Amino acid sequence: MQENGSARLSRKEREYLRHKEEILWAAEEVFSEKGYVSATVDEIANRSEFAVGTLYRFFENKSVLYSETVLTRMRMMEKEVYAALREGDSPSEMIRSYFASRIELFWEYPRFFRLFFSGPVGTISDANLGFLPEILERYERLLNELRRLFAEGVNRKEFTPYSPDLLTLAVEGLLKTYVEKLSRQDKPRRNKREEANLFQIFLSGAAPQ
Amino acid sequence: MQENGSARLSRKEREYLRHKEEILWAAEEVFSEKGYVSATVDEIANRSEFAVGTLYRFFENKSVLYSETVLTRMRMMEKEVYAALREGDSPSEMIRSYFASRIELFWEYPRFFRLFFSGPVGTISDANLGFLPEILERYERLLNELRRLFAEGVNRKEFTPYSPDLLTLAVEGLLKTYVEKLSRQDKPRRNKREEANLFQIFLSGAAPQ
Amino acid sequence: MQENGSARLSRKEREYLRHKEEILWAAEEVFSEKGYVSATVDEIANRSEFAVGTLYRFFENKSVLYSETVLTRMRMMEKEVYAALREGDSPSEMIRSYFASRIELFWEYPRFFRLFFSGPVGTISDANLGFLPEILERYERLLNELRRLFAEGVNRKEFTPYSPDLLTLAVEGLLKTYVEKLSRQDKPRRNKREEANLFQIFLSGAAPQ
Amino acid sequence: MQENGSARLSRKEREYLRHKEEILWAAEEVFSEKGYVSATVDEIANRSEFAVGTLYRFFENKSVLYSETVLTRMRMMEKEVYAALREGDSPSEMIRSYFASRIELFWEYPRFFRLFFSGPVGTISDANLGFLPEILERYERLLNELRRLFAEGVNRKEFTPYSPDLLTLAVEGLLKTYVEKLSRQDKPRRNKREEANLFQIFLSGAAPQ
DNA sequence: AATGAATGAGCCTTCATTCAT
DNA sequence: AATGAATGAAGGCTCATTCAT
Repeated sequence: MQENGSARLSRKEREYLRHKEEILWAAEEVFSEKGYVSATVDEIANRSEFAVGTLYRFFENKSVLYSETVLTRMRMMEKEVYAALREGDSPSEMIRSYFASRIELFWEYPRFFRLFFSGPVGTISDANLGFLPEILERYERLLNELRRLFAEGVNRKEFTPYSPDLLTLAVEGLLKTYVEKLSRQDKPRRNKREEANLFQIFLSGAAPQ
Repeated sequence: MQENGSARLSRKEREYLRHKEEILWAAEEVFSEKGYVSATVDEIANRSEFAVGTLYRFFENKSVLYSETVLTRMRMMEKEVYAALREGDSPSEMIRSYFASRIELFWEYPRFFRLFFSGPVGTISDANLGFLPEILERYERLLNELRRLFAEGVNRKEFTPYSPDLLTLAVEGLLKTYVEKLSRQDKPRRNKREEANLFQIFLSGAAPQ
Repeated sequence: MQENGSARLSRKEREYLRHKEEILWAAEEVFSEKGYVSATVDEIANRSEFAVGTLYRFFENKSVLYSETVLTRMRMMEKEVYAALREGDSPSEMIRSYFASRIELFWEYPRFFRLFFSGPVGTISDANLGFLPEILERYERLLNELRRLFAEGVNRKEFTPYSPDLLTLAVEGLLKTYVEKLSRQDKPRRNKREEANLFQIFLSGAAPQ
Repeated sequence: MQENGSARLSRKEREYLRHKEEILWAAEEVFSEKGYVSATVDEIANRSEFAVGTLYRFFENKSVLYSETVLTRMRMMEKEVYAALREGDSPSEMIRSYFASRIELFWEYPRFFRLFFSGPVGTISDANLGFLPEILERYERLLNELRRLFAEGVNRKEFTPYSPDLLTLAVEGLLKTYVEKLSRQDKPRRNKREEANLFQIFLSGAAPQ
């Protein structure tokens, strides 16, 4: 029902996908706890209750496992985000909806965000750059969507005529920092008022009027 | 009296400090280029023109070297930041000044920010947690200063009555994201108009009026 | 009665032998291409269109598979060689015939020789020593035949009275080196004149008269 | 006095070379006993009484260690072989001298020949081909020298007009096989008469007259 | 009887840290 | 005090072999 049009898959194929998913789960767990470099394939294997060798039947190597872990979640989240981005009749409505969905996403996949903020994504490490491209591209694609939306919103006078780039950076900055704060907390609690206020700050700023 | 109120130090002591500083320079260079994990003690030794063993006379181990590298810069930067935080007659003036100084700092120490954003600071890695405390405390202290300032600003009606926490998160979110963007660029160019606009967004938001 | 005097075998048994043979074929192919160590059981399984597990129903383990591969061919080749060794009325005639048949054999089974020269046969590796005995014995048996022939040839003055051992070593050295050269070539071409000359060198040496 | 004009080397440099040599010794030992693939870097480390890590200060990786092991000996042996190749007034004299020196070499470096016959040299294994080129080139260079010599010898009527290639193959075949036989023996004994006879067979063949 | 997914020992290699000089 | 050679634990990955289906 998720990823795959699972309807017509053979038992073997379904089992394969289930195992793959189990490994991805374990990987998400370990990567998010240790960060990419400190996470060991052995621990992911233990955690997933498979042998090391088995992991390599599903993923070429550690870095592919990592990027698949990230990408799998990103794909799941993208659906929601892009859907949200279409909800609303005007750019500002859409941005509001996007904003809400981004926060929603954190509460759906809190572990992913720990992973995200602890991994080489969000890091400049040249060494591991090899497996980031698709991840970065996907994020870039989203940013472009936002830029386009802001550009249109500016046209429609829904936003102050700052550069779409800067407006995008601002929403993302607020969102990312908020989510990062939450994901650093041990047992974060949801606070809808806070969320609303944050968006309010984005729209109307911190100074009165 | 340390730090380098060098006045009263013996030649030996002065030399010791000079060497330590040289190592820290090299460390900053390497850490910022490679990230914490990919940076090797050997390369830092080469770059500093000392032997590996010598580094260990100055710093217990790699992670201490890393945190000292960060802390040294933080201490230098704190001076400027706290000074800026005192420039102005009102909380809002002080925040404006803080905001400007934080960006200024990037242009003074661009390498540090690459280091900062590529390292385990900004990372949740359990493994390295050991050396974060002082760094985090120092940052926390700064945040507290901001919170106090916002609290007062709210009292004085200079800021909308959001929680000081949220206001602090907002400035920091905008600042951090802006600086991170710059530090990811190969040859960032300063754009004062953009800086002003960013602060404007913080104050008055993205929507007109 | 085994080997495949298949006459009296049940369908099951015949099928068993056919499958075994198919695996041996694939094994010869892969071993000759990759050498013993680099060849993987998985690839042999794929090539033979059986599952890995099935291979293990026919052969205890990789090294047995290898030695069976070699032995099977050796048994096939021995027939021809021993036949050749009996063709002729005198030891020297028999040696000539043997020499020719050994070269003939290369053109019949070029792959085997690649296998032979790339494998652990022809290698001193302690680790693999386990499966060499029969192979070596069989070869030793052939050498003994040659020694006997040379001894007789010397008696009959058909050969110079060198030790049969040395004469055997000489023929084998020339043959082996010639065949090895060919089997290292990508697309070896047969050159009958060369073959004749090589035997001539064996008989009459490299110096005139 | 060997390899290096050791005269002017610093203590450090001398020690470096000594250690390198000790590792090469151990490597030769282990490689010759186990063959390239079965030999482990760990065992070479133990045998050389260094830690694994230390080996990597001297040699990039296992395959470089292997080829250096072979090449070091080859360089030592080449000197003698090429010297021998120049001793004598005629091609045939030179070949005789070469032949003798090649056998001499076995008694000087018996372990090397075990190594040589057990390694991937003399093997078709595609996988490890990477480090063979220089080794093969060096051998090829020697073969070319022999071919040239035979060509000239044929001109001078010292050899029967077979192709230089075939004549080269013949000497090498006899030599290689003889040396291989010896190196397979546990405690080979030198037999000068046998050596002389072998060369005699090369010159005058196995048949009387 | 056949399958092939799962296993895990074993290997090469890196790099923070130590210590004799 | 400085050096840098030596150390060895730890990690990623492969592949022969097993065993539930």
